[in-house]
Amino acid sequence: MSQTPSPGPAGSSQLIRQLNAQRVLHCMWGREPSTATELMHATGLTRATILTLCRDLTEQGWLQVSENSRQAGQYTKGRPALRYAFREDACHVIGVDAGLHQVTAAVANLRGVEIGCATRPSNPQGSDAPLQPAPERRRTILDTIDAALAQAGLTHADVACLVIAVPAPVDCSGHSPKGLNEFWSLMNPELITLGAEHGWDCAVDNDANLAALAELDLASGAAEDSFAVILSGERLGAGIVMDGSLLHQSRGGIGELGMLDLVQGVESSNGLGWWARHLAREALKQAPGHSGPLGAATPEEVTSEHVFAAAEQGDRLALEIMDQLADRLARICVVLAGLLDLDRILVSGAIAPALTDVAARAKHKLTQYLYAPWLRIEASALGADAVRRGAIRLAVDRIKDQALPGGPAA
Amino acid sequence: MSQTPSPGPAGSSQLIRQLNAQRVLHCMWGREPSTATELMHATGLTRATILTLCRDLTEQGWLQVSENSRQAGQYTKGRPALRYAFREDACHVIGVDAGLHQVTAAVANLRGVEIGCATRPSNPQGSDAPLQPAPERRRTILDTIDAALAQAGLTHADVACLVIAVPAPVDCSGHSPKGLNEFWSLMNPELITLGAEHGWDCAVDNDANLAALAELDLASGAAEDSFAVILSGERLGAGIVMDGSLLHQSRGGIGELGMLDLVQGVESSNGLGWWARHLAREALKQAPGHSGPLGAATPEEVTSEHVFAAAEQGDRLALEIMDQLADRLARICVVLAGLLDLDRILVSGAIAPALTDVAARAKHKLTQYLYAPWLRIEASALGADAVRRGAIRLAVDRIKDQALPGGPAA
DNA sequence: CGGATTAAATATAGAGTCTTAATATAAGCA
DNA sequence: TGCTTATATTAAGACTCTATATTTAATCCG
Repeated sequence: MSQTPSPGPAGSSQLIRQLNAQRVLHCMWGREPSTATELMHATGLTRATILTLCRDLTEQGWLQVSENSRQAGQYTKGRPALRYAFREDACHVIGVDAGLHQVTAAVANLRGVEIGCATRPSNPQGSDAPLQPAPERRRTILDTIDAALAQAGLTHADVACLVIAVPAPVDCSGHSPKGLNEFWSLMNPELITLGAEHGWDCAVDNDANLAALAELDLASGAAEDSFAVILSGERLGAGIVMDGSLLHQSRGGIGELGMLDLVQGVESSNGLGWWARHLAREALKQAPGHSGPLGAATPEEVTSEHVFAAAEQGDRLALEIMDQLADRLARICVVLAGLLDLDRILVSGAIAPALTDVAARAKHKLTQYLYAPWLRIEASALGADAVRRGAIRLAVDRIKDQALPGGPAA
Repeated sequence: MSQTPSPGPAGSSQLIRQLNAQRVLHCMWGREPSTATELMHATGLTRATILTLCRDLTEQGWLQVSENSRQAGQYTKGRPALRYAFREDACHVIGVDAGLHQVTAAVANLRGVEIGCATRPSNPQGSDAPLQPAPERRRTILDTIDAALAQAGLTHADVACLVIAVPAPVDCSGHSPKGLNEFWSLMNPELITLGAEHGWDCAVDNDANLAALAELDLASGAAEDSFAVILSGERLGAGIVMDGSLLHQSRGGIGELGMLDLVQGVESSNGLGWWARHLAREALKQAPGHSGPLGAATPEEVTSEHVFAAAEQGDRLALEIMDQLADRLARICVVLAGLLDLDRILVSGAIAPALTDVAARAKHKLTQYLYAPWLRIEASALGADAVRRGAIRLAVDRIKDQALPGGPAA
């Protein structure tokens, strides 16, 4: 009997190390360089511990020592502190907005800053051709990704995570309902498998959900707020954030707005863009010789852009249409905010910039249906970028959450 | 230089101990007695650790050693294992359903089993008197609690937590909106302060939310499911569970159904009980000499119970009313399930037992508005007990979550 | 230019936790 | 009584964090 002292990991002692490392990394994620003293205040840990953790994180590639030790520091006396900086280029992510008509891919660093972006058409607007078959759509997406990578000057090996947004419901494992709706299958032809080809972590999600994540990113700090983001182009879709986290369950059908068929004054889940065009067409048919700016277009060629532009110029017909859009929006907001007691509702998507007034008017109209003085209704500042930015945000979050096990090397 | 070795807690090492103790306790909460070996498998910890933790928990009063060491164990050879049992009587909780017309209080042990229950009238039904003022309502509630305690043979000191359910929205700190709606203020006259009088932990929440918690309790195991519970007596209210956790945000207005005013075929947030009475009254006025069982009541005295009973006996008018209720319910379900992609919707409250058929018929009618074959619509088996059971569940959960710091001694 | 001052980094000891392995204990069984 | 079996107890090892003392790297000032 004697010395088999025994090796082996001493159990869950390391767990606490992992947790603290993650805590330190999260404190520094995307922020300015920090000194140990700052991190001590932020985490409550001791200097010795902090410095050990920072050394480890530096070895793993998450941090680097930053040289400007004294400049940024407030003090001028004493030994200058080491400053560790978050390495925003430790690895990169790709966010893709795979819309119906076009695909946009962006390469971003861990701060979420885009350093490469590319767009490719897909099912060109106005064309009557059948939708792109699955293999072609997959190829379009991969091409767009490669173009974005090329612009960023990076290779496949530099990427750690890929997130793709599609206009379809997506379940928690990245698939869309099969056999039910051909459109959904063609929008999301098993895109979840695209990541595996290069060994990337990969996620697919609904476009409205990701737009909501993008807004959450902007509102950082207000972890308590609850809001919905409405994507409002051709078809309506919504993403819902409650208490600072995105609602999502296994089937992924949250925010599908088919039930609006039953709401008075809405009666369909067509988007505000669709309604603008539709109402303009009807109005022009009824008043063929309309003299305002909107009259420049024929009923057949008129688009939502025409309506918004004409309304800017004070066209009476266009303003009437805007008012109807506001009423529709108000009713939609009543349903969402009434049921879920939201703090705000954001209208997003490509046409959002044109809807600032509509949102304000909807807020006004809403008071006749619902008492909710705290509710804000606004057009998103992100507009057409929202979905892509949300995809990037999710990708960065995934890296952040899985961070520790082994460093950023994919 | 020398021996000032230093005392002081060695920082966050104890944290891991806390976490493990909590883990072990949660493994045993409400379950059959366990041996160390079983807990080792459940938690992944070592025998030595488990036994230390169990000894500590026993000292604190959460566990006790159970004597039947060998009986329950599958094995017959070897040294018999120690068996530790969860002490369901370590402390007790009180759940109160403070409804409009009556107040029910129940005393329960940590397993949630009721060992005392009492009911008192409050704002008696049918009376035209103004609502009870705040002090009187508070006294009624305290009286009911004392009666329940007396029945259980316990004193104030045996209680650790009090949860009160009220028919009003309740924010995260237990208050209801002030000045907005006199009814809400009278239903929840700062009831959150009632706990402080005896030093109990205390929470107040909306009745529909708590009914949802009660259903969640029944469905234990299915942590993935999402559902809504609709309380459907006089006024509608809903509690929503997503992915196994109750939705709740700071203002507490989730599940308020005022927005149903805008839904076609619903047009109000009156409950199914209200509608049954209202439709019966109208029908009897239109057909004064109605020969079926429903005709036994005059239009003035008819109640929803009359309608349900008459429908049981095949009364034609009553059946038509039931069909209209089903249509209403179907439309409500479309809105809730369509927006939130729920797995099931439960109709609860005192009249739930009479609504089994209505729920089934609503499920059938719903298919014309919404594709959701996975959706179940059912009448809750808990009926009038749902709210009170949810209050108990929340109280037990609060104890469970705050458990460790110092033992069950309040 | 060298010492005083200052604030941070490093080194060392201490306390706490878990695991591992060895040892002791309490039964049944032959 | 002794063997087998399964558990409880104990002691040693590894790892973590904290707390204190010591060293280091700068500035300031005479």
